[in-house]
Amino acid sequence: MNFKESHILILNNVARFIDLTELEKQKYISLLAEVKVKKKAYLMQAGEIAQYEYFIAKGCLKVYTLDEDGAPHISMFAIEDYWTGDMASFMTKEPTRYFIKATEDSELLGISRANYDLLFQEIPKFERFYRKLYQRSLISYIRRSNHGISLDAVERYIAFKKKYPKIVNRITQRDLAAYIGITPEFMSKIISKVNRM
Amino acid sequence: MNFKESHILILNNVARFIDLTELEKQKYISLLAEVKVKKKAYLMQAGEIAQYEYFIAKGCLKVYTLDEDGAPHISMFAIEDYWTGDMASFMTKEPTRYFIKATEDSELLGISRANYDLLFQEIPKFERFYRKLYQRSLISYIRRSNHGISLDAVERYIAFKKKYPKIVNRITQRDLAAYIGITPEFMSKIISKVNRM
DNA sequence: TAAAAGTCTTAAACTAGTTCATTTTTTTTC
DNA sequence: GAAAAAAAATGAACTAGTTTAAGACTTTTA
Repeated sequence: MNFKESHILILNNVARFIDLTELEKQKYISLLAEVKVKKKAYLMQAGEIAQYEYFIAKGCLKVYTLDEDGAPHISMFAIEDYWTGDMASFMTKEPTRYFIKATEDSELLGISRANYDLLFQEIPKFERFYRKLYQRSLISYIRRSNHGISLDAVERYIAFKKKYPKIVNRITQRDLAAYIGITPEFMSKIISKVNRM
Repeated sequence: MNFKESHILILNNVARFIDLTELEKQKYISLLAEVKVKKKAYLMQAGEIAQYEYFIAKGCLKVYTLDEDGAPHISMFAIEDYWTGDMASFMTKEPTRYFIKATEDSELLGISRANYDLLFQEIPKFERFYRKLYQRSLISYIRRSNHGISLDAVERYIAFKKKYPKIVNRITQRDLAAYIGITPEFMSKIISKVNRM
C-alpha cells in the first residue's frame, strides 16, 4: 500500500519504539485525522477542551499561555516530527489554558480521545510506544527545566541557539523572548550585545 | 499470602492503574529490593549511574543538583507514596548530576534496571502502568513549570504552602528556598513579611 | 552537657532584568 | 507597491532579588 508523505513521517516516528505489521500500520493510519492550519491560525485556544493530540508533519507552531497581565509565556515551539497538544486537557477533559498558534502554514495528524483509547484495545503494542514516548518527554522536560536553572538570560539565549539551531531562524525575537522568560526589550539588548562579542 | 507494610503500599500505588492477580503481585514484589536510608545519608550522588528507581514507603528525601558555584537547586521533595530517582541516568546509563539525600530516616523499594526490563516481559500489563504513571508525571510536571511562571517569590512561597501542606513542616526554610529558587536570606525576609500580614 | 555545626535573622550596597516612552526597520495586507 | 501593522532598537528611571557580613538561635554529636 502507498502511504502519503505525512503518514510515512508518523510511521517512522512510531517505528523508533515499536514494529508494526502492514495491517497494523493501515489500522493506525485509519485512526488519524488530517489537519491543516494556516500561518497565524489557532490549533487550540484557552477555554476549549483539547480534542486531539497532534503530530507535526510540516510547519511550525508555538504553544503558550497568557498570564494575568496578558503577557505570553511560550512553553514550546513545535516543528516537524514533534508531538504537541495539551495532554492534561486531553486526558481530563478540563478546559485548556493554552493557545497553539501556527507561525507557518502547517500540516498535522491528530488522534482524537476516542481513537486514542481505541488504539490501545486494537493494537496493545501502543501501550509500549506511549510508555517510551512519555518517558522520553519526561526526561527531556526534566533536563530542560534543570538546565535553565542558574543560567542568566544571555546564557539561556546562547544555549537555545546551540540546542535548536533549526528553530532560531524560524521564529521572531519577540517569541524567543517569551520562551526564554524575558522582555522583548531585554532580548534586543542581549542580541546586540552577543553579536558585538 | 501476607505482604509487609511497604509491599502493601506499593501494591496500592500500582492498583490505581492496573489490576494484578495474586501471582502477579508476588512476582512483582520478588523483583523489588528493600532499601533503608538514615537521615542525612545519600541514596544517590552525582557521578554515579542510577541503578534503581525508587518508591518511598516511609520518610522524606530531597532531590537536587549543584550549580557551578556549588549552590544547591532542589527539584523535588519526595515523601511516602512518591516515586523518585533519576530516570535519565537509569535509562541511558549515563552518570547522574543529581544527589538524593534523606531528610528523615526512610524506607524505599527499588527496582533495578535489569528487573525493570524483565517486568515488561513477565507482566506486560506494566507497560500500561508505566504509560499512565509517566503520563501523570508529565502532566504535573508541565503544570508545575507553567504555574510558577510570572509569580514572584512571595506568591511561589504561598502557593507551595497551599499545595504541599504536609511537606512544609518537614523541611528546613533553607531547603524550601533552594526549591523555590531564591537565597535563604531572601526566604527569611519573605517569611517574616508574610507572617506580619 | 559542652562544643561544634548548621540554620535563621537583619541590614546595607549592589545588579540583572523590567517598565515606559520614542524612533527606526521589517513584514503584512489590500 | 503604498499604507498599516507589527517587530526591533535604544535609553533612562526603577525594582525584585542577590551578595556580603555579622550576630543570635537550634540542633547534632561526642
